[in-house]
Amino acid sequence: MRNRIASLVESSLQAALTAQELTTSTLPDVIIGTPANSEHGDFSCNIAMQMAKGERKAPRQVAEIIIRQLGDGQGLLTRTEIAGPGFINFFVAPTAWQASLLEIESQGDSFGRTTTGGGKKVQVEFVSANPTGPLHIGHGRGAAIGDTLCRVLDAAGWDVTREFYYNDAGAQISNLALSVQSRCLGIEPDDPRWPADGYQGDYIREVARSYLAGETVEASDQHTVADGDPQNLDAIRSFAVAWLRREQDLDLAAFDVRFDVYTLESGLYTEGRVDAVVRQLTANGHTYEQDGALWLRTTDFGDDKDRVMRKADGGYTYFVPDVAYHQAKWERGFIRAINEQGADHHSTITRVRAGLQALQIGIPQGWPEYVLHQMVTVMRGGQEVKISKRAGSYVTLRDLIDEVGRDATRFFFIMRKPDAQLVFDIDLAKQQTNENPVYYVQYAHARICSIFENAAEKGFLIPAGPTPDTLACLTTAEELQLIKLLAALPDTIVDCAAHFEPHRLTYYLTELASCFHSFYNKNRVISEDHNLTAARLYLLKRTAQTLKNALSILGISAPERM
RNA sequence: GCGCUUGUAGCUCAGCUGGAUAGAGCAACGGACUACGAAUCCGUAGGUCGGGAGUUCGAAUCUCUCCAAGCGCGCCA
Repeated sequence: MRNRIASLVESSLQAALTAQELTTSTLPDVIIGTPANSEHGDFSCNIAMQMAKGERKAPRQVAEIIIRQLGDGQGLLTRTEIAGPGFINFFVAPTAWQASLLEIESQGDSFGRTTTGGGKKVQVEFVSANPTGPLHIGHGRGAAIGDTLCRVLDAAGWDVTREFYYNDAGAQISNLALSVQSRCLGIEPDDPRWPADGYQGDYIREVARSYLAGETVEASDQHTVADGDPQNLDAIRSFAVAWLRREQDLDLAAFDVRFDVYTLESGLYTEGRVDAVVRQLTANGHTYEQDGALWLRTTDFGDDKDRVMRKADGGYTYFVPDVAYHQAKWERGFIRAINEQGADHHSTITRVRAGLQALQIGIPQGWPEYVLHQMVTVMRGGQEVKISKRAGSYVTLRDLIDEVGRDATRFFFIMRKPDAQLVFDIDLAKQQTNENPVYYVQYAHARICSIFENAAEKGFLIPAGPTPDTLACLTTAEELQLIKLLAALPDTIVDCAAHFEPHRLTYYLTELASCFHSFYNKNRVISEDHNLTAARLYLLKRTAQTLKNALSILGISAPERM
């Protein structure tokens, strides 16, 4: 509906230009807003105020010209008005709103989807946890935001590739291997032979036991058999990585999060991509040697200091394979790439982008894009639960899902914008009460389904493609408000995708559920008036469908009973 | 010290690329079920949008500055 209003204004502007009532050569973008106050109509437009200066006319005068050219928009509008300093307010005809229900019906499960993205390729990298331990709550937030973002982008018409990057080649992996080896040899963390900064979690003991037992591990795209020899560090390393990848895969599966592509850092070395990056950067003259190390002049690209690429010991720092990885992404044809990460990795952004710029292969400055989420604190019984991986005190994603359920966990992780810190109150998430927004929304869906059962018992059918005569029964303020909200789902999804802010969808759902509950409490659905009953059943069918479609984009179920 | 993020009602948070009288949930108070699910609804009360300055027709939103919190600032990832 918003788009239809926008194109009405655009053609009106064109007509006014042709008639030489307006003279500007550069038209501003037409922005259609929704007034906070319903007395100001269904939609509003501020373009007259924006154009006033260029036209050397009063805003209201410009608005008058636009409105005159607009007419009633082929019957879409009952009224337009000029208000305040120069707003144009649009009042959409009830018949147009009622008819929008038919579109929702015909689109079915795909209602909410649009072709805004034009089928263009976008790659979203998220989670990308090191395979050195199980996924914790912070990864959970990243998984929920990243996965929902993918679903939202997909619904907005993008061709989405979901990707997980494994840092399986650095110092932390060596550390992991040494920790497992120590456990294999029966060395305890308080033993002087225990590796410095070794991983102390209980799961390390499990990996060691499994390795010594010669077990086989199936991870997403490889299977690894334990060698069983505690002296074979290489074998331990690859086994431990495979073992933890399998754990992470299971955690993600329990969360209903899936990936299309897994990229391993080690592969970038074996394919020679890392060396190639170093050669290219050196050939481009952006590097220098100092203190036995090779540096990249990232300060030429906005960094606050230069960064080491090759350490004095000959190894590369992590950001070199990162640059190689992103070069590969670029070469795979992703004009857009989005990285969802914890904000604690913020400093890598400038570095990676600088490295990509220094390659001089035509990558835009702002590529890739980033979504950073802030920290999560976990509350239980009014107390903060501390997370420490090395000490092994730990709230894993798996524990959380097992305890509060997948639906509530996903909802809680995405109901705040990524920029804001999140307090995850386990007690609240577990509560099946009105304080819990997940149940509020799901209850609306279940309640509607219950009405349908009741209607069926009384012999009422939900009509398909009802006549305008039937739809014309839907005239109360609550009914029209509900219809308007239903029609807003596609716009909401487009906005979520444009701003990388899936939390907007949770607010939309809460508002939609609230609107339904208000309607329900004021109006009887099943009544003596058969035509009205049919119309209202039809409205609720579209409401249930919209709730379900939106919930499904969040990866949350729409139960028929609860 | 520098960088990024955040600061809105007692609490937790929205506020749609600058728009009209700043919203919701919880908590508080008062109401609504012998008819479709009360896990619901209706009403009341509650705010110097962290402080200050600036930009313009118009600022919670943009700029600057100060204050406070979180996270970074490694030849770790």
